[in-house]
This record gives sequence, C-alpha cells and structure tokens, in this order.
Amino acid sequence: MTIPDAPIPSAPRPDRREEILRAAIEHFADVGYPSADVAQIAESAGCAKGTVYLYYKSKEELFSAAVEFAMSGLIAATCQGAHVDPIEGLERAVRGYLAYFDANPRFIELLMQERAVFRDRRRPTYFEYREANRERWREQFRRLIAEGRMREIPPDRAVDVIGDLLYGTIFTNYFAGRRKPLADQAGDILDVLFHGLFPGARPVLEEERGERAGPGRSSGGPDGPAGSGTNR
Amino acid sequence: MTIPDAPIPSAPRPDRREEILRAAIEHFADVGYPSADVAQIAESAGCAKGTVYLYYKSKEELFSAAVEFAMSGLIAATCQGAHVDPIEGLERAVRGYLAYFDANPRFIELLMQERAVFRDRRRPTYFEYREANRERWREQFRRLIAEGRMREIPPDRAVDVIGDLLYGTIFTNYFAGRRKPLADQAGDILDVLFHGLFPGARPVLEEERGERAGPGRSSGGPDGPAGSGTNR
Amino acid sequence: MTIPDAPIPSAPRPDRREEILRAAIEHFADVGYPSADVAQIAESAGCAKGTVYLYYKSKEELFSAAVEFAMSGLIAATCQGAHVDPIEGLERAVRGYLAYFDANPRFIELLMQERAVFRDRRRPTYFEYREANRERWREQFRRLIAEGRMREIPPDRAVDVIGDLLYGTIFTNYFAGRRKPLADQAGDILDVLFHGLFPGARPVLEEERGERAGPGRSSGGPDGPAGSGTNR
Amino acid sequence: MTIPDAPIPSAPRPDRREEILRAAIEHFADVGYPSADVAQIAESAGCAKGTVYLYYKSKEELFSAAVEFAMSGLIAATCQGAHVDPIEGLERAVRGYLAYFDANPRFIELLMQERAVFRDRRRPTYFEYREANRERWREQFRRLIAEGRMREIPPDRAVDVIGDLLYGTIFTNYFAGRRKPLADQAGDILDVLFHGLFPGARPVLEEERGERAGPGRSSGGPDGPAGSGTNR
DNA sequence: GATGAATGAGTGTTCATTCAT
DNA sequence: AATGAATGAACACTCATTCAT
Repeated sequence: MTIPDAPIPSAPRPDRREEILRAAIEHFADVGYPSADVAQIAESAGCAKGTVYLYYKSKEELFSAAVEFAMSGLIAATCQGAHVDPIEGLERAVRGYLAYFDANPRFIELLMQERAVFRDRRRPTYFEYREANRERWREQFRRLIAEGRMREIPPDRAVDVIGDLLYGTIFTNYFAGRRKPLADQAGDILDVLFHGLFPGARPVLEEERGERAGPGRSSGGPDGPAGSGTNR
Repeated sequence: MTIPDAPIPSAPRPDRREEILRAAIEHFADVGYPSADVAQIAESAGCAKGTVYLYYKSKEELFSAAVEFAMSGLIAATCQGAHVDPIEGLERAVRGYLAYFDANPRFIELLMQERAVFRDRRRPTYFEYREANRERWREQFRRLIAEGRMREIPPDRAVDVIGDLLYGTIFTNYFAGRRKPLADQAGDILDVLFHGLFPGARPVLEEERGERAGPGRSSGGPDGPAGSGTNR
Repeated sequence: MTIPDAPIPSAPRPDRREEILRAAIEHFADVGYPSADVAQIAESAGCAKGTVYLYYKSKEELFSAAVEFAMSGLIAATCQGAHVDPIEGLERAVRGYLAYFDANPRFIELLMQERAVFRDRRRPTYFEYREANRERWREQFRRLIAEGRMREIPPDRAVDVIGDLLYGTIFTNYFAGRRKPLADQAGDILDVLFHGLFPGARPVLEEERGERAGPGRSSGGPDGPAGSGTNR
Repeated sequence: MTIPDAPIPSAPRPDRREEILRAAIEHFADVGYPSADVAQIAESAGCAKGTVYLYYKSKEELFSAAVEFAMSGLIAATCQGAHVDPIEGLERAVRGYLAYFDANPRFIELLMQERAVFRDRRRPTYFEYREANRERWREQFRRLIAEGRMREIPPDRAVDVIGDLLYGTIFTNYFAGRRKPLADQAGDILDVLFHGLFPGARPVLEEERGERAGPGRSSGGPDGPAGSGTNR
C-alpha cells in the first residue's frame, strides 16, 4: 500500500540477460554461491534486484546458467580436431582443455561451487559433459590399441585416467595457486600421459592392492572419529 | 508436579570434544558446510548447542578441525613405505591414498567443502599437505632419474602430475558416482602413470601449445559474458 | 529479421474497462485480495498490466469497483416488490437476496475480502447498502405493527435481526460449504422469522442479560491473553 | 560469517509463549493478517523476532493459535446450561455467545481474517465448532417438537437459522459499528427467534421461490461482468 | 490508447552465537 | 562444565506501480 518512488529509467540496455549473467559469473566465482547476494549481482549488472528475477527465475537458476555457460565454452574448446589423427586429437583436446581454464579460471570455481550447492540434487554438469564425451574416446582408443599404437589398457579406464588427471590439474592449479600457466604444464602432462614415468619398471601387480586404509587403523591414521567402521 | 526420574547415568563421556568432532564430520559431509546446523551437530553429539561452543570457538573452527582430522589420516595412509624402493614406495603411496578415500568417502566431501567455504582466506589444508610432501618425492625422483630408472621429467612436474591425477580421481569417483572402488582402479592408474599410453608416439612438442582458448574466441567458445578479456 | 505478421484484428473491444472488471471480480474472488496479482487480472482481461492502470488508478480502486458492482446487483435483486403487501414484499426481498448470492457466490467472497482489506478505512460497502434500506423497512414495519399484523418489536431491531440473519446465512453457506442451495433454505428461514421457534414460550426477559462473558472469567473461558480487561 | 552483537538479556519472562500470543491477537486484529508484521508482534511482546519463532513455527501457526484461543473461549461461553430446560439453555447460549463477542470484539476480526487467510486450505475453525455443536441441539429440538413446545421445523434447519443469525449479528455489529452492545440486543433477537415477527401471517409458501436473481438479469441488476451465466 | 520492462520497498524465516543459570 | 532461551542480522523473492516507447 506504500507507493514506491518512480523508477529512474536508465539508458537503454540491449542485452540485459547477458549483462546479468556476466555479473553473476563474476560474483559467484568471487564469493561463492552461498555468500552471493542477488542484490550485488544486480548492482554489478547495473539494474535493480527485481530485474534479475525478470530474466532468471531464482538465484539457483542464475547460477545454473552460469555453469552452463562455462561448460558450453569448454565443449567448444575441446571438441576440435575431430579429423586429425587420434593421438594428435587427444593432444589438442588436452591442450584446449587446459588453455580454456587458463583463460577462464573463474569457471573452475563455478564447477566446484556447483557441486557444493547442488549436492545431491543432480549429477554436476561437468560430469555430464565427461560422460557425453566418453564414447567418442573409447572408440578411438580401441582402434589405436588394435593398430598397436597404444598399450593394452582398457579404453574406459584410459578415458577415466585422462579425465581425472585434467580435472585434478585445473583444480589444483586454481586452488593451490600454482604459478605456471596451465598451458605451460600441458607438455609435461602429455609427456607423462603418453610415455609414462618409468618405462622399464616391472608391471604393476594388482594383487598387491587390497589393504584398505582407514584412519586410525592398520594404516596408522588418527584414532577417533570416523574410523573406517563408521563409513558406508 | 511430576517427580523427575532419577537421572539416567549417561555413558561416561571421556571425550566430548571428540564426540562433537565425529558428529560434525558426519553432518558437514552430509549436508555441506553452509546448510550444516550447529544445533544438529550438538544433537548428534548428545549435547546442547552451547556445549559445542565450549570446545570449538565457532562453526568455522569446528569445520576446520574436521578437515584437519581427515588430512591427518591421509598422511598416515600415504607416508608408509619410507624404506622400500622408491618406485614401490610410490605405488604403495598411490594405493594407500586411494584406499583411504575409498574407506572415507566423507572426507572427499569435506575437502571440497573446505574450498567452497574458505574461498580465499587460506590455502586449503589439502594443498598444504601436498606441498609438505613435495620435497620428499622430488628427491626420490631426482635419484631415480640419475639412476636411469625414470624418464627425464622435471621432478617437480612429476610430483604435480601424480598429485593432480590422484586428486582428480577421488573427486571424480565421488562426485560422478563411479561404480568401481577406488582401490580397484589403482592398477590401471599406476599402469598409465608408469608406462604411459603410447610408448611409441613421437615426443610431445611443447611448441605447439600457446593457443589460448577463451570462450567465444578462436576456440569457438560461446560469445558473451566472461570472454577471456574479462578474466584476471 | 522476421517480418511480423499482419496484426490480427482483435475483436472489437468496446469496453476494456468492463473486461478488466470482470477479470478482477473473478480473480479477487478466487485468490483473495492480498494474493491477487494485477498481472494476472490483466492477462485474463487480455491486456497488458499497464492498461489496467489506465482504467483504474490502483489495485485497491479496482477492487472497490468489483465490490460496488456486486452490491449494485444486490440492490436490484432485493428492491422489487415495492408495490405489494409489505409482508409479501419482505418475503420477496429475502428470497431475492438469497437467490442473488446463490447465483453469485463470488460476491460473498468479495464482501468478506473488502472487510479484511479496508479494515478501518471506511464502512464496508455492504453495510452502507443496509443502512440505505433501513428507513424503508422501518416505515413498513411501523405500519404493520399499527395494523396489528406484526408483533410489537422495535422496527429498527427487526430490520437488524433480518439483516443479520441473511448476512450470516450467506457467509455460513459459502464458507462452511453447506450443501443445500440458499434458495431452498429460504422457506425455513422465513418460517422461523415469521412464526418463531417456540410460540408458547414465556416472554424473553431482558433483565436476565448482563453477565458479560470474557474468556477466563465467570464464563469459564481460557485464562491468558486477551481477557476482557484487555479489550477496548 | 558476521558476528552478531551479544543479545542484551532481558528480565526473566516466565510466560513468553503467552505474551507472544497476546501480542499477536492484538496485532492480527488491529491490522489484519496480511499486513501483520512478525517483528511488531515481537516488539509488542517485548522480545526479538527470532524468539517468536522459538514458540511458533510460523506466522501462520501463530495466527492459528490466536484463532484457537478465541474459539476455546467461545466454547466455554456457550456450553453452559447443560442441565437446564432446553429453551432456557438456548437462551443462555445465545446470550453467552453475544456477551462473549461483546467482551472480545477482536475475536470477530480474527474469525474473519481466518477465512480470508486460509481461503481453501481448511474449514474455518469457527465452522468446525458449529458443526461440533450441531448434534447436541438437534437432539434437544427433536424433543421439544415431540413435546409440542416447538413448532415443526426441521431441527437441522433450526440450528442453522440460529447459528446464522448469531454469526451475522456479531459481524454486523463489529463491522457496521452498531452502537448498542451485543448483550442488549440479545432480548430482541431471542424475541424474534422465539415468537417470530408475524404470528398471524399465512404460512410461507416454498413454491414461490425459484426466481434466481443474477445481476443484470430479470432482477434488474447491472449489465456487464459476472452475470449469472458466468457463475458456477 | 497500449505496452511491458524496470523498479525497489517490504518481510518471513534461519541460525550462529551468547550468557545467565 | 553444561545448558538452551534469546538474539537480530541477513537475504531471496514478490509485485504494485511507472513511463519511455
């Protein structure tokens, strides 16, 4: 029943939705989803709080849009080289991946936040993307093995190892403040991936595994809470 | 007007602090730091909310304690094998690492939450741990290279690659719901790490790198917000 | 770049104001004034939100118009029979009143909402209407009493009793979900009104009144807040 | 993550729940449910906003508690006289009812608000109460008719008529600002109820009913929106 | 006249933290 | 030491209203 002041009309803004998304990406990456304040995103975007809700149904949806934006860029950055030799294609994909996050470190933060925010509501966008790519690489690895150009490693596992390595790399770089640009690390990463650390080492014996290490147990972890017995 | 029952002698509580920590680990891992409710932790621990503050200055400190607990277990699980051959030591460390998180999947969640929560206030505990281990492995790799048992890879980079691969592996497994226990993947991981994917491939040429891929640029990312120019 | 279709000549809208009013009545009755959304009314009326404000200064004024509309119908429905015998006139008015709300149950809702919304800003439209009719009936009752056809009841009080009974009847029917159409109840209501429940009962002694019943007092209401002492 | 100031401990308050309820009744009755501000209720009650939520789960629950309180008082005020003659019992109940709302006019407001607020979520508390009483009166009326002390009116309809009259009376009095205390009107109401207006009038002919009056139709209501055809 | 994008005040609810007991 | 009632800052979201077009 109170009469709000007349809105001060601002300069025409041709692409409000995009401005808001840009502001949101920055803000979410800066302070994290839980601390992010829709009012501040609005301010960054140069509009009022209500306007944000004109374009995005909720804070959560805005966040999802940010993550999706980041992922669509990643796909573009890694899906090139479809027509080159598979090994070179892999190299390109790896370099593209790392270069992408090098250029957009904020996106790493978004990926992490997504997990923390949507804990169990859905599989993170990033992993959806990984699964979507799996088949393509599996096929290529199968062929390389058949041609004798690749060691006999279960293609699926190879895909996992590469994906895990890349994922771990970007996170580590971003979080641990590693100094060298990701792109500069690509050579070493590919070198290890392609040729291994110890060419002459004896084969890895799977039989040796099996010692489960819970804290405070045979592995010498701290006694106390959350011993392995309390975990599912 | 009701005569209270004689107090039920509660089980001796030798370590309230520990009970609270145990409850906290479980709760933080279950619902995430931001949604975690001190009152519920207290209830799980069988005490009142105020009591939690007797032992931990704040919710944040309690969370830190939970993370630290998780990490101390990890150190124990990976620092064995000090006196065996370095290559076997590495294998053991890798298996120990994976087995540890296999047995304590909650801790993966805590690690992730830590990052999301303490965003820029400090380097995550986990990476502190990694740095602390770096020197030890660097030395061992130097020796292996000198002995010709390891390819000529900058030892620091080797440490990074291994660490990143492991880190990426646990996160991926936990978040993407990979089915195989981590311990079972250890063999393949070690195999790739030790012998590489493509023994005969041409050397990786670092010169090829350099194409920075920002979204909407030459790499074909989406046009719009957060182009590489807007990143720091 | 798309060439807009030729505008579909919308059906001639001779009375936008009326369309909006119609939509408003429906919407206000459906969801209640506080939850009513001007945007939805506009949509129902087939125009834009701004257009509503072209015809009605505010949501509140639009609501008032809705109530007034309802009341003007009521007046028409109860003011017939001016030239018949007063007793039959009363019967007709009662039946007309009930039939009106039977046919327009939404209006009952509007009447109630009006009270809830405009709390103390003005006397509800409905009661204005009642007062406007009072004089006419007072006169007729006076005559009936003089003619010995009506018991000696203060005419004003008779008007009140009839009005209250009708008012209570429509509300109760609407809110309590009474099943029988109002019109079917008219006979019983008139029967009680005309002939009473207990023809032979001793006269009602006004002297007996006077015991004020506040909660928690002699009348046994709950102790606690809002005892009669706290009321104005 | 901001550290709130230490709460200023207030004087010991033995019955917070009740103080809050008292404040809520007053506030809800004063400004209506939708405009009611929990913060103001808290202030009236002399506590902080959060404290209200310690005792009542939500604003809605607090409102329900207020209504229930009002109704429990009404029950007490009308359920006396169980052992007197039924006709006198009825008289007492009617007087008790009116006296109750005379003493607690706020409660009328609450009853009305309840309907407006919980529109279709549940049958209003008040009508629950009426239904609960129905059986008791039905029985008494049956007996009175059998004894020839009451006219042959369907007992259920008699209950309805009385209830509707009372309900309409309190609302009208409260809303229309009628000046005479309710208790003073009781005599006239009972008089009409017991003996009727026109003892000698011809029987009411039910057959005459049936003319449904929609606005703008044969009954001469306004043309336009919400004609009877648009109503359910 | 019509539009609908933009505005921003307003509010129910949560929860970490305190402290009198 | 232990309690748990009390606190109050913080924040997402709604929606009546305006006005440039």
